[in-house]
Amino acid sequence: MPELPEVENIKRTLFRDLSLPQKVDSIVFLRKDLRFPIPIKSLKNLKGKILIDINRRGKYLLFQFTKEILLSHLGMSGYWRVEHNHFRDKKLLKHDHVIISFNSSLQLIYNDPRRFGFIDFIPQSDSINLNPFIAKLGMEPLDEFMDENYLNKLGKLSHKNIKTFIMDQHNLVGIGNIYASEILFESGVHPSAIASQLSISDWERITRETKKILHKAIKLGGSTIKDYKKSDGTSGSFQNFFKVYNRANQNCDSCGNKICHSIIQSRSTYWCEHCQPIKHLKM
DNA sequence: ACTTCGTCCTGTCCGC
DNA sequence: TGCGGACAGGACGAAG
Repeated sequence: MPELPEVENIKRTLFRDLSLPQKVDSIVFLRKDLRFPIPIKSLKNLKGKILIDINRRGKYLLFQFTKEILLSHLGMSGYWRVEHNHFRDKKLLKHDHVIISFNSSLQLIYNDPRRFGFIDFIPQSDSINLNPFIAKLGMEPLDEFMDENYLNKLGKLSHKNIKTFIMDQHNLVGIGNIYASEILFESGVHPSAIASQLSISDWERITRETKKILHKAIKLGGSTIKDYKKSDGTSGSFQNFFKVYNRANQNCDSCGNKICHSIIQSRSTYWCEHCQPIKHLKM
């Protein structure tokens, strides 16, 4: 489900509502695997430990304890919520999988209908970059060092189409299927253009629009489609600003032509043929 | 080594 | 109204 703006908003909402630090009273697993087996034995060690911060790396949430880190990827449909466990009969929701209870009586609960999400345990914070999920991640798009030179250098080595390239977490982190289409529309680059054939000016526009769109989406609370909600139950509103995503056959806001749709790399892709001309397409 | 494709899972929506 | 099929925000790993 969530891409960078959604994960960032979940992070901020949890941070706000948990009033850290919080000491773990118990951690309960209602099933033993999500997408991958949950390292339950290791995670049980968090009992008695202090949650001191919540961070984000790409689409990963990092629950920072004094020494350890609980790493969480939300997949397509995962989210964490905070409950006030003042009443013992508080009932769980369908698809709740992990419940972390704190001494304060607050609870942090993971829910994930499709179970494409996963959880990992990092015993020592300073070895986070050795974690297999984190190790090979590309640059944060909002990092000041993420610029057209970084993308151009990587892009020159890739024969992938540009949409697949910017969604590849080894290049850039946090961009998923929705924002990829939106970014390429604003950049005026056709999603099928081959990465190695883009000009430095293409990369410059992609850099600028990526930062702009992600900043705006974060500010608007992300995009709410179907079931995604922020962790406090409120909705994001960036979906109201989609220029192409989910708008097949509707008119382009800029030129009036019909928005195109096709499947690229088995993912739905939207673009405007007029605003994103095929000048770099490999024939 | 690179790229593409199938796969994991449930819920929802659309057409018949 | 019920049912089947398509599709959904992700990313790993096998196969080419």
